[in-house]
Amino acid sequence: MKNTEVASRLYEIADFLEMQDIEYKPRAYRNAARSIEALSEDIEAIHERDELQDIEGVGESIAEKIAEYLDTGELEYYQRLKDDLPVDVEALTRVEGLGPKRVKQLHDALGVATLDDLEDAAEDGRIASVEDFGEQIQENVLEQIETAKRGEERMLLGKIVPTARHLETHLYDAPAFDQVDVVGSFRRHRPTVGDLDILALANDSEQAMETFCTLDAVTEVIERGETRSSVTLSDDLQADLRIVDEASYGAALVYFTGSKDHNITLRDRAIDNDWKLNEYGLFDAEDDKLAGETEAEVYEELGLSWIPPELREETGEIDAAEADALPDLVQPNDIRGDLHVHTTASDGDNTIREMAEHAASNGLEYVLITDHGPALSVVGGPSESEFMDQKEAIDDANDATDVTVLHGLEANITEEGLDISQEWATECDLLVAALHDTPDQPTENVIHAFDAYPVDIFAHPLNRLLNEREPLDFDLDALVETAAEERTAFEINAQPERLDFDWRSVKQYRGDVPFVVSTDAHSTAELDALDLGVAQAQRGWCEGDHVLNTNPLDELLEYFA
DNA sequence: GCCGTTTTCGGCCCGACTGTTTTCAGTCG
Repeated sequence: MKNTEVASRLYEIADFLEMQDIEYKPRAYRNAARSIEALSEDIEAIHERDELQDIEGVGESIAEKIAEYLDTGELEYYQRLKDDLPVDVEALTRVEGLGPKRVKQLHDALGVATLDDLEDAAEDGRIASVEDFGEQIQENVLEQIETAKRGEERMLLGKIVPTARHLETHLYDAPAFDQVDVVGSFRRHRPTVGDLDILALANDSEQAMETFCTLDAVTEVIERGETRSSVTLSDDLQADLRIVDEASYGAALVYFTGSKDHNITLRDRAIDNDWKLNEYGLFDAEDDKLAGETEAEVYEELGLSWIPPELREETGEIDAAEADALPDLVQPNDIRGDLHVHTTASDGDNTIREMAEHAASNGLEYVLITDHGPALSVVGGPSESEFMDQKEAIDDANDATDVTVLHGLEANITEEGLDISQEWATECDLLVAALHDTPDQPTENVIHAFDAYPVDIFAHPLNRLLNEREPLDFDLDALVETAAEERTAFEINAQPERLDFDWRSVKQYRGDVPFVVSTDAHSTAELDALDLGVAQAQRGWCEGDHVLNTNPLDELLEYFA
């Protein structure tokens, strides 16, 4: 999947063009880059069908360039731009406050081409002497450069939930605030989040900004205005606070929740009526306000039903809202059991009993214990006889808790099938199987495992690790088809670094193969992350019927029987 | 460079904040 790679090339071209003061072209390249990033399909497949120009924002010229890049791995136009102005614009613009224009100025005045050059120039005090620059910008550069050098890693949604909730509560409890909402991609439950966008109603905005900028967690105030401030938090996360009026709160919620593409389509819809939509409200041609206080009223005036944040990715939700055909999304409370749970028998921190008790206290009806199979040597799963010995602990946990404890295994998919015997497989109430490495023939191996063993659940199917490991390059059509025939479900894994099956694939294949949402918990605390997995199912437009573990246990087992 | 129920030319989102400025350009979201 080269979508991200292609998009970054186009972004860089946009920056180079902007450095030359060329108008409008940069926007065109960025629009194209953005739609390519948002594609659920592999751009190479689109290119093979010769349909690049069907991508929003991609016309003849950009399509040719993408084709050249995919076919040859080179892009002459890009290379020429870079040769003319040999500057690492991608890295340099990561410095907050530096855009293409200022990068060009620094290059022309001081020959700055890399982050190291920039750092040297700032330390020598040369930046302050460049026209239009000054002490302040130089100081900012010095402060920002380490962050820029680390690169543009987005935070894992699951890792920042505690920070976000803490901030939200803390501000909400402060006297100056009447209402606080974390918005942006966090509210949409995107698997990764770039920063925290916070929206608030304040009875004293001066005091509210003071409270925000002096929070314990704040290490630096980037900017501070009357309605907007930006800070860096101790875990290197940036948080932005925007204060709006009550009359605009709904419009601001829409605006700052995004996604950008969703907002653009909403705005176009307003423009079609000769109206205007912005963060302050929906206005008619006479500038009279039609809506703004609540989200629902903004959507309603636009002829749409309210759209859950998880769906706001401009993947058809606006048409569906117009037709009153939005999915009735699966909800966290619908989930009756967790079907992927580790214990001290492999790499978990807690015993079967402890995991079961915690699952019960979370209100679950059943839990499937799935330690690793024996082939994952690093992790040290139970041997076949140790697995048999586990049965006693399973029985004890069943006696001691209100939750039904099932005995399963997370077997490892190998070139030969699974890392367990057929006899062992039949001893499992339910059998989970997963890949834990990057095989040469992933599709063949998985299909073989599905054929040869009674696999019930295919766990973290793409075996991706966010920010670390790309998803496997599967023939997903073939896998889904086999899984459906063999009555094998695909897992939506709730671990913060996985959130795999990816929501785009969930949307594409829902209805073709059933899903389960599981935590893959390795400790009692991780059992609480089920909601994150459910949010990914929601992003994939799943209704309750698409998710098997919304069923009572007897119906669940019936499916796999 | 892209796009079109204003379609083959003439538009292209826009408001807040900052810094270095006497009135604005660049950046960001």
